[in-house]
Amino acid sequence: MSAKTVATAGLSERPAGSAAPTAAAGEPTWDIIELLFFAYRDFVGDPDEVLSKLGFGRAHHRVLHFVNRNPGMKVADLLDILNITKQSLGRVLKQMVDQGFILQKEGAQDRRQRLLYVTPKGEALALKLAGLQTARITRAFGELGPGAHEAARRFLTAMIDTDNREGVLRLIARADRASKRG
Amino acid sequence: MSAKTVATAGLSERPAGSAAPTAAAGEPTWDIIELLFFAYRDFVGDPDEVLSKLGFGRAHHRVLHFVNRNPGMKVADLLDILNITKQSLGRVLKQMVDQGFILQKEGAQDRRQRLLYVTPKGEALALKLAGLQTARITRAFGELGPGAHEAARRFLTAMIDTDNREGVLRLIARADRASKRG
DNA sequence: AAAATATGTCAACATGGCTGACATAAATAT
DNA sequence: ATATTTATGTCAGCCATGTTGACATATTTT
Repeated sequence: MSAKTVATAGLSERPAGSAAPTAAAGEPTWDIIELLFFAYRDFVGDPDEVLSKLGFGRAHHRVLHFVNRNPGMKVADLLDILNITKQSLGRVLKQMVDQGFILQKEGAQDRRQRLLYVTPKGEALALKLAGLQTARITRAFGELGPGAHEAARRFLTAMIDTDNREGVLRLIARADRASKRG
Repeated sequence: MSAKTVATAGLSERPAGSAAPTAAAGEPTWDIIELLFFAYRDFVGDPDEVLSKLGFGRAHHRVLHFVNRNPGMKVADLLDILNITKQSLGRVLKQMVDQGFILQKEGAQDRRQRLLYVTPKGEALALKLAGLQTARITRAFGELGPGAHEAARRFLTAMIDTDNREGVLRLIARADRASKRG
């Protein structure tokens, strides 16, 4: 049995139609709930395979991703984004520093800070992983019509906590500028 | 510091604009990658809070969700959907059976099978959790124009592994019929 | 000089994945 | 009828990654 299949066994099968319209108010939007589950599972599945060969997990991916996107960020910033404890981060971060994927520099103004950067090796891995996910995304956008990117962006943005949305958009916009400069 | 915030500290801030268009071919679609991360984090965050008060985790949620949606499913089906080992499932499942959220019945034709059902208590919890997620989804659809539901469904579907997509759609469609009958 | 801040570390624990080995009952095949 | 396969469960232990609490160190701020 290969991974990432879905049970089709049991219960009589009928031809697959489009999911039900979910009209009635107050009824759960089962289709979106379940599609999000499966879409996200596949979305993170591609990187997971590559990472596991390196002895890394999803936690390493998250660290690498955000450091790559926000070079020079503080440890505290990363903790805030990942929403984990410094002890959890510490373990993972230490491995990536020891293995030469991430590099820490003392802050220029504030020498208590350990600013985080990816090494060339780290950047290569980050781009490889992002490439896998981008391939999936562009394939999806290719299947859908033009405007799919914008529609997806609007949907995903609207799904984020309202009181956090501005911060997320700022983060993305700032990282974009950083990578374009870099 | 509250949970689920995003670092805004450091680096000079500029007013939040829409994310960059990500035009160039071969460049990662950072915006979708990151929005998916944050959207999913918030999406599962609501249920997580409720579950933790019951001593349950995300694993329990997944089990409860799929059993509720597919009453009478076999253990093997659930394993196939969740893509975990029977030992992992066993632990979680046992707790939910012991605490009266899920019920197992011997199969009618094949008496080796332990068909899975939610109890009324289990259904209530499943609906409560789905309600939280639905609230977020309908809020999002409300912010976006009409057609948002359809657009989201198409996007998410296109993000699923092509060789698995049919199976997922069948699963959703079948569960819809089951819940409409039930 | 004292207090607050940024970071790191030690120790212990919980959850939820995993593998491997083995047990049981029931269905199926020979 | 016996043998094999199948569906499920269970024991034991390992690993990754989250948690809390306590404490250490360097540096900045008051």
